[in-house]
Amino acid sequence: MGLGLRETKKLRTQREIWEAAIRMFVERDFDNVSVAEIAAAVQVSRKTVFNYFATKEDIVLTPMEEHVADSAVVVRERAPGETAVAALRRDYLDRLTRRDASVGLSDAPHTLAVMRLILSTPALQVRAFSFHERAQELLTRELAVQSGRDDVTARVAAAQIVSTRAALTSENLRRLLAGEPADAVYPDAVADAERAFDLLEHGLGDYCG
Amino acid sequence: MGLGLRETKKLRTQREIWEAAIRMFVERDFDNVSVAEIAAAVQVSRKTVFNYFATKEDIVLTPMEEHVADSAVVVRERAPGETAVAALRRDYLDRLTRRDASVGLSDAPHTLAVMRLILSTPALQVRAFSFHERAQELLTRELAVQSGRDDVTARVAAAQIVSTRAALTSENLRRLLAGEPADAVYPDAVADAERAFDLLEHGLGDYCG
DNA sequence: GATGAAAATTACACTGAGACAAGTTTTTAT
DNA sequence: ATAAAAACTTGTCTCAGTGTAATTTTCATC
Repeated sequence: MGLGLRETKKLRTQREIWEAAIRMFVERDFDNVSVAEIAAAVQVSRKTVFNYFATKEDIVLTPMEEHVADSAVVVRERAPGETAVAALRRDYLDRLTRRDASVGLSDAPHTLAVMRLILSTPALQVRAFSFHERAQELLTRELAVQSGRDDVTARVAAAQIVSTRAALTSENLRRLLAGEPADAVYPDAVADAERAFDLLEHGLGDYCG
Repeated sequence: MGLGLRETKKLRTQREIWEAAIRMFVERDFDNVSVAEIAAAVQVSRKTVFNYFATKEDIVLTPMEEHVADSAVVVRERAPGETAVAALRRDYLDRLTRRDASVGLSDAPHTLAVMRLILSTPALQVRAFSFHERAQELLTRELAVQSGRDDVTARVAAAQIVSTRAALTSENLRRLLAGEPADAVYPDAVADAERAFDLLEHGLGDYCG
């Protein structure tokens, strides 16, 4: 059953709003573009924009919603015998080789521009945090189920995992935005990731800070 | 050199704004109190409120600014021979015995009301995240200096530490807000903290999730 | 203790986000 | 063809936050 005309149009309108908004944000900065201007650019009323996106920030961040569950899924669908951390390490390294944007290693100009946009806009950064929170929540549930352990420990483990990933990704992004090409960052990113996941698996005990 | 009359008055005004605002927020919810009302309650112009606090959220959160550096200070001032993680564990357990609000274990009504206020207001929660970010940044610098290791590893370690603390604190708060007295939560909080810091020190390798 | 500079406060006007209500157009099902 | 449902529009309202110019308060100096 194909989508009706109504559904098709809705998707197209949402996409048009999104594309115009991103283009304008990248050109002129998030704070210098009003929702009214976006609406005008797409020949739509201001209210319609808010029908599709709950807030102005969501225009940028909604498309990333779909990746919130990624870590939890990797843990759930790992091969039998593989530990949760091993699965997450494998997945992270896999994304690095693929130069995936989710680990901050895509230097496609458009992706990079959006990343720069997010990092340079406090309102967007703050919103991006809540993704981590929700990712952590999903991972916590998954770990609690799988390990049979208490929830608090699962929560702590999930927090450590999510924050580790975030720290690695943010470092990769930092270098990409400083102008280094993804292929140049890759080797260090791999080494950093290996070290970080080692810390996760074996603890900070050896880290004689 | 005592503060001049000018400084004194500024501090008093700021405190008056803060007290009135918190009282009104606790009574009627953050979103149901406008800055105009706060200003009126303190017999001050709306603009003056914004002179003292950059945003409405900052009225609630600015007083917590002073604790951002706590973790970094604990690491810096630890006894020679003590590892960074050991110092942080000691400090955390110490705060638990003191029923400190910073680890979510104060059941003083006013403190609890403010905590509830923050947790029940998305705008405030999101803002509280940025404290973690800054705490992590300070801790990263401290660890990098102390360990002589690369910055990325320090950053990952700091991320794991800060997120662990946050997870523990948030669990304690959850139970307090559910009505349990601090003394009842304390034993579990200690056990949770010991386990969490064990994970930090020895890794998730044993955590067979 | 008057006076002028500096700092704090105010009044006022403005932009922009987001919510809400009531009416209008477009789509879909019959 | 038509009626109900969904999407869109128009207009209005509140409130956060900014900028500026005018006014008041504090402080230092004579």
